[in-house]
Amino acid sequence: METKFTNKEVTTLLRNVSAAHQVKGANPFQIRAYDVAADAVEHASSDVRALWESEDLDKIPGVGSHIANYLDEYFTSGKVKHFETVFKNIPNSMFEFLKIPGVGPKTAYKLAKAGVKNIADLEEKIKSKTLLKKGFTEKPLENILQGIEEFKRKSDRILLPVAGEVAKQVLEHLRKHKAVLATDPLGSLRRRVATVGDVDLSVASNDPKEVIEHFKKFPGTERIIESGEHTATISVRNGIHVDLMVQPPEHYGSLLHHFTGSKNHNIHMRSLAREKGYSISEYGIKEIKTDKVRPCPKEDDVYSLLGMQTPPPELREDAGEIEAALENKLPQLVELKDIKGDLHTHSFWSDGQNSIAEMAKAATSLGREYIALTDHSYPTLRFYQRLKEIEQFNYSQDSIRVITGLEVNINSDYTLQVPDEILAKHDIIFVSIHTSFRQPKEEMTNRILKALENPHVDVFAHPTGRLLLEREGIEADWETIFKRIAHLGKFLEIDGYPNRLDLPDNLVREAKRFGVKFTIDTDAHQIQHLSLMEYGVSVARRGWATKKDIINTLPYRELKSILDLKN
DNA sequence: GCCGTTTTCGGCCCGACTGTTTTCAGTCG
Repeated sequence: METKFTNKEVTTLLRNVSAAHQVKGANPFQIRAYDVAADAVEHASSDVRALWESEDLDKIPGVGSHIANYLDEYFTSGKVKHFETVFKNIPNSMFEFLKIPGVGPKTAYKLAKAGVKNIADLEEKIKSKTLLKKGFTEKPLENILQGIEEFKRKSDRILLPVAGEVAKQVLEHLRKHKAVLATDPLGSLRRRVATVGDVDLSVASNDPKEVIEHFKKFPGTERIIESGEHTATISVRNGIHVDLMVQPPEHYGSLLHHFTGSKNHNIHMRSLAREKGYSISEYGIKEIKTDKVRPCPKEDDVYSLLGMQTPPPELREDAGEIEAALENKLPQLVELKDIKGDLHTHSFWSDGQNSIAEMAKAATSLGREYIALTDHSYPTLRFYQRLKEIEQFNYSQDSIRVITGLEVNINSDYTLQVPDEILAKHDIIFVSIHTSFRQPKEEMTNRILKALENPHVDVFAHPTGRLLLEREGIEADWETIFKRIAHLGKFLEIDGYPNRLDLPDNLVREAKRFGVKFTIDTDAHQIQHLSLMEYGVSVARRGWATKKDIINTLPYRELKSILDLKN
């Protein structure tokens, strides 16, 4: 079988090894080592196969000499002898069952051993009660059936604004109850991850029982997944899970910290606490010697007890933020209020829905000092007439400056969509990939490099071309591209449109290391989209970007000089 | 199996909920 050796495949391989070890009752720490390695590969910002080629596998934290050797064998021959030994006597179907929420290795193994072939077969065998005779009991089987429904229905993750909307509705419901003293969205939503799995919410209250009961009565509840003294999970539309945790106000800071995560951030924090003689949980910080618990009403209390700064939630991925916080060296991240203008927008001159004047006025009301209209450079566009309209609009008012721009396709044959003399008439040129997304890596890289060499080009827009939940991004040699962009003094875009969020946060951080500067834009196609700027800012923050890394935080006068604008 | 101001051994984050069980295993985050 042809295999592509993607990060996803390696992740699955490592998770399967972990699961097999669990079934065979291996050392729990060995099991965790494989899980940690799988997590690391899954979240790696570079292609694992490329790291292998440059002999950098052991630079992935959590991948040590053993796993690196196994992966070397895997990339060389397509299989790993040791893993095959581990998988011995384990039916293959077990690994399919792991995809069902609520089914872990032990249950999956038991099902496979009972002769269940696949998920469809499992569904049939539960419904026909065949499995009841094979050592399974009724309630767990019912839960597995629910899990199968969820597996079939649920797209893995949802876009950040969709999660935000669900959270908003549930928070409004929660706030109606007088026992709710405070309530916040946490988890990946608070960390502003591009896509969110479950919606996590917290409540401070002295009456958790009442709050949990009230939560379960949220009008959109489709199913109650679980319900305990301090926590509950409901399922709402589209199978989206909403998790609630309740703590009294004196522990609320600990709860915020615990439930914001990420998992790896928490694990690192707890190891750190342990070294200093403390144990962290959602109830506070316990001094191990004395068993004395120090409550943390505010989140800052958790961090200050360990002698560190509070990292902004966007940074809590255990990617160096804890070390930085300990040294008091956290970056001052860019904020929405720093943004002075929007440089990537569309009007109905191309595929937008509003006029240039409407877009400009809407931008003015959001407090923008300038806006670039960067319509697609369709060859049929009446470029000069459009330029004239912009010029006239600028003369007609002085509340906002409209910058003339174009978004120009980089063709698959490395040429640009329109000739240089048209580009020259515009103040800002964005280039982007809109066709042939699957060119081989080297061709794609050269295609981009060639476009960047054009002296009229200023910004490389939504660089990876990914569409979240729909389409993977292009494959390119990002390090080479980042170096070139920095050298040319050009810019990368962070596109804030919710299903793009492109450049992705991990690549923002990498590009920044090479000295690249960015624009954060909305890519608005109608006036309502102009307020999507906050999502682009979130991506920049997750990429450790500060105000000075972002050129559209500059007032128009300064932007004009670095972009060499005409007026 | 990983890792190192406890560095090549000896540790490794912490707790909730479910089901079924009088003390725990499995799963999840």
